[in-house]
Amino acid sequence: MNIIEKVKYQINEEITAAFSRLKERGEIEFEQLPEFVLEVPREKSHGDFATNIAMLLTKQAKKNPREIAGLLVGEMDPQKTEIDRMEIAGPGFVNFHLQDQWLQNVIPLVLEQQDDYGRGDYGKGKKVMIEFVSANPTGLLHMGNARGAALGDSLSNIMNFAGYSVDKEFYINDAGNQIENFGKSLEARYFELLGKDFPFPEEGYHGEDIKETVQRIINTYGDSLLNDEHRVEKLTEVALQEKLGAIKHDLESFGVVYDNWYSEKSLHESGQIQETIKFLKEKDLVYENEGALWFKTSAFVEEKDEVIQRSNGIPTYFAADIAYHKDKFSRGYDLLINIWGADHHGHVARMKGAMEAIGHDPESLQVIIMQLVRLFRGKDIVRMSKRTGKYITLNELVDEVGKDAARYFFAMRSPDSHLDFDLELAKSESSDNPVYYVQYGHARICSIIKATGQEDFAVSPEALGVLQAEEERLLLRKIADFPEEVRLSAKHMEPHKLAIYAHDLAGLFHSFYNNCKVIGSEPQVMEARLGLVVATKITLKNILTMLGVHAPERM
RNA sequence: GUGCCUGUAGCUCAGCUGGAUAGAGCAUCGGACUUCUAAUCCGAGGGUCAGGGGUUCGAAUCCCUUCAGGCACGCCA
Repeated sequence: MNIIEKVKYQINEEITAAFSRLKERGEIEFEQLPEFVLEVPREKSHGDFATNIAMLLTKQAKKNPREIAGLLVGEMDPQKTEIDRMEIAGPGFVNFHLQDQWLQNVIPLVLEQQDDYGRGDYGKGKKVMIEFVSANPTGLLHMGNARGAALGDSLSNIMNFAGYSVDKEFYINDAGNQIENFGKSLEARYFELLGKDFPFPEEGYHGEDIKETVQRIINTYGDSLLNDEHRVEKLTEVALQEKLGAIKHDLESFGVVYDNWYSEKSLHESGQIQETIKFLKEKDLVYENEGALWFKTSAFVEEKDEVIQRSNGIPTYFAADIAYHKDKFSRGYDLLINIWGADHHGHVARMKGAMEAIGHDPESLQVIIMQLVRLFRGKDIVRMSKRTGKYITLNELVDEVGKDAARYFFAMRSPDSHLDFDLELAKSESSDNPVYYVQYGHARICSIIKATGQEDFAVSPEALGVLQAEEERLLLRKIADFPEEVRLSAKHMEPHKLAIYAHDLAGLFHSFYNNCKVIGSEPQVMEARLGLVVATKITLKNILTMLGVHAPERM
């Protein structure tokens, strides 16, 4: 239990106890204590915590809220908590002001836990798989993939930190129609680059990178494939290898390393897809119509039924995806998280239905839908399309904006936001990028530590008592909040909460920095402040690490 | 037409299971470097939380509805 949780728990217990004593003595009437909240007031003059319980009890107790609040305040025993004083405010809130000490204790804790400060056991070791990016290996990664990569990687770090056991997986779509198109496009380019006439397929991939890939194949194999009947297969295989290698490389340079890469093709070859279809047939969830096999999506969700095997006998992507998720569960995962672009949201309901069909709680599949990224260069929108081959790649993004800025930029926005990414702005005003604000805080602290010449130091509890300035208290409080922020960020699967927290924390530090000298202060003050800034540094670093952003020693 | 996402300051966005006077960055204006890093800080201005109903002690948050934008509705993935 972290510091905040502990204090809240104590106060909660004492509120409950106080009301049951009041009830026993007949001073108040209620059947059952309503679910109340103990929250952190926005306004700091309202104390460290506040509860709304008095307002919630009015009907049952037939008393006005301020009267109820008065009873509570009179009955609560501050000895059992770290409460310094209580007050009744507004319509009937009870505000709790805590003793200074409870917050100061956070500093020795952070100094002791170091890289582990903020780590929790909220996830209880639950096995989680996060599948993200999973882009077609027919081209390079674009901005949407970059967003997914930043999100998925940060989320997995955060959930690991919060006590889950998370694996990251990339699903390789190396089967199906788009691969056929890919093969045909390769074939056409192959002929073309060898000076032969060949029609370019209508739905082909026009990307320049494909031409380059084919040119490399020609450099290696020459024109030996011209008369090879397995020409398309061979071209496809070589090109896929190359594309996949590039994808892997680009992701690594973005700080994203997967635990596993899973091939869709392997699902076809192992027979798992047919097994899955058979399984569904046996459950009477599949029927035939016009030569195709349909899955009864409508039995689970309000969707129309969906084809899982085409009349030509080839299973659809949906069938493969069901088999894939069946496989994920069979590997022992308790929770599956998928990160998809908004253009796939229509797939969510039927996948959840399918999870039910294969015997799993639909809620054990969580799909995070992220809205699309619109790319701008100044005022001009840059259209992204793999088919026409005009798009900015992840690689180019990293080259242009830098890994840290790109990762932070994506991480700090809710997946629900339709985000406009202006490359020119990100480039030209890079010093205004929020990531520098946070990193600068870290660098400044490193600089202070260096100036003291101290490597290791302890902080005595007595010294911490001197931390009374507003800037010091706010910073302390923010640091104490960190484990709770991690927990909430993991619980709601929202990495952007931590990015925003990091920005707030850095802001409080910068204010502190401008108002409170560390070096050159009274020895005791310096000792306490040094403890405070080191705790800040540790916290900042732990967040940046989770977000995949470098925490620089100097800038 | 149906479904999902979005609409909060000039711009980009936060706002946790409903809480007290709606926040931050950028931009604008005015201040602070003989100092542990000015990539910083302090202050000011800037709002019909898209509009309208409802739920209640209390709504940016929940429900209904209208409007606007994005996305999806295939024997594609």
